[in-house]
Amino acid sequence: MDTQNTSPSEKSDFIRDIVAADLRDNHVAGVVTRFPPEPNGYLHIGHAKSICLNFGISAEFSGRCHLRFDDTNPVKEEQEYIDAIKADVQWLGFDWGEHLYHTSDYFEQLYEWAVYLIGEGKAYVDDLTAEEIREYRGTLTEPGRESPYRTRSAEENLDLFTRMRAGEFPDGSCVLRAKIDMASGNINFRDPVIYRILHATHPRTGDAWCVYPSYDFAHGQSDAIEGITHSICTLEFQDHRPLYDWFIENLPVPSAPHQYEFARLNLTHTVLSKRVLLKLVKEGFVRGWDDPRMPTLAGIRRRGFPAEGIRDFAGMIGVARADSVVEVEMLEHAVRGVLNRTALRRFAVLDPLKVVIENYPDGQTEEMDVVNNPEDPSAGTRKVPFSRELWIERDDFMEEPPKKFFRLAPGREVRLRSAYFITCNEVVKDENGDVIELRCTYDPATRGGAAPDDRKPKATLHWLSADHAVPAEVRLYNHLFASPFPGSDGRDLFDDVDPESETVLRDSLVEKVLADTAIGETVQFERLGYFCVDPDSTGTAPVFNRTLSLKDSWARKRAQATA
RNA sequence: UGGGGCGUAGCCAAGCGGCAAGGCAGGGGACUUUGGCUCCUCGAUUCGUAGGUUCGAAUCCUACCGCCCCAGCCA
Repeated sequence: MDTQNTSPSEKSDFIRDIVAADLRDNHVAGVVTRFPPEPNGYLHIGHAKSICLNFGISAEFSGRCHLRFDDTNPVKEEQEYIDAIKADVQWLGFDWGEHLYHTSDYFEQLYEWAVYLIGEGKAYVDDLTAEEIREYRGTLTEPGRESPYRTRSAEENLDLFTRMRAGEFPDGSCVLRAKIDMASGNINFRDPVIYRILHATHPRTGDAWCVYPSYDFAHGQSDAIEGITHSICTLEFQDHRPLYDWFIENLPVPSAPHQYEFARLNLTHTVLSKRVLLKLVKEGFVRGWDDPRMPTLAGIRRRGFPAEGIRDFAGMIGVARADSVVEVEMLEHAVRGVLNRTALRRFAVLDPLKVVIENYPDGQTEEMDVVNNPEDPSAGTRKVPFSRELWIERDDFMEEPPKKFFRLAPGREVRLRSAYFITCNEVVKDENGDVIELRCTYDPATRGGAAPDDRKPKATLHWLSADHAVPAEVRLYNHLFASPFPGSDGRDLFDDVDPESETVLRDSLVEKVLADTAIGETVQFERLGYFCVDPDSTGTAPVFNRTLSLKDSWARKRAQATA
């Protein structure tokens, strides 16, 4: 067949197949999707999957994607969330253009459609209490019973509904219900509540309304108003699809959108539940919604994950209908892939150990040329000062090295990256027997890191000149939950929060250029990992968050040996 | 015991009656001035189970098993 427009990067999944078929068969003139967040919390990586799906499809099929705030419940929704959600979608790299909407934009139309339903004898005002409605609804295995108010006349219902809107009744005194089928196996059909009284101030409409439509009565109709062709949502709404269709069929809506469901994202070592995330924030388990350990887009961003990595991840995991839990390693792989290509390399010593080069002239300083990114020659080089007294990583020295330890040890020669080979001659200890300094010699012939005789040290270390290094705070992050499945096996979810998920290092040292690096930029500390400049940084005291460590086969070997 | 879904490698996921893609994780190796990157290489005689249809089944049929969702005036 024609392979010209079939690039290997082209995504395919059951939803894209449906869209392509609908376009091909002229079921739709163009594709219109929407991302419909409720502004009652921050967006997380699970939402990113949906955003990439909806905006991705519209882009791939030359359609459009709307951003619509599903703001039908003023008691939970806040402007703060609306603003944060917009910022997050933009950061992820998507643009809704002119198509920013709110369900609240349609309150008047929705109200009119409710009145229409009443006129058709398909909706009624029910005076049953919430408790009674639940009892009348029946159970999963037993049919429900009809409310005694179900047979009110259209006139009476209209009068009552009008007065509900006018504010004559207190919260909870009555609701408007669609009249469908109290015996349906699908509980959503047992006369669903479509309007409830809520004397609450809405972030956008203020106090203009005291009756608000339910999700079921608002979502499909809003889709119809906007001309959405493919309304994509998660699996738990499958049972609602018949109801979604029922409203589309029974109301004079301007278009007939269709709903399709896919499996929401689950990730190991974290939790993607707005309720739980809210509690983590409110109860101080984390620094806030943007804590680098949070799976929120705000947290991920502060952590230093690039938006491109999130998008790559979304493409990698696919879209299907089977419940699944993706291993967080897949996300990390996508993020490392982007960072490896783009992050500038820098030197930083997290846990410093002093090295004195005994045969290096006291007071002398050399500017060594160091490559900024071996994956990207255009990133160029920089000068890093070298002198007699240096800092190296404490982990890079062992007085009694085991077999597979390649780094510095007494009598051993290693390379200091882009500088010289050095050999350790003497280990200086304090009164406790702790190593506090290494006395070494360097080989002047190895300047730049290469030996004329072509000898190859087994290890290359990063380093910093003692006189030139600048102090920094470094915050090491691990998964928020040590368990891959937080709260599983009956444990309390919050007991699974790993107290060591954040470790703050206050004695770290970094290259001088890092003090001037912009907040939010992610760099690679050579041999250690990727680190992002935290907003807590000040001009004199930079703060770095560890985005991700580098893959570390030495650490793995060491762990295997221990195990 | 109602209704709606889902079961392909440790994880994600293609596959749509013609002889099991790809990615992640893991093992082995090459390369290496990051124990990084990159590159090779290893994995399902088998697709929840059992029958059946067929020359041929992960794909069709039947039954069974397992898991998820639904009883908000949340979305």
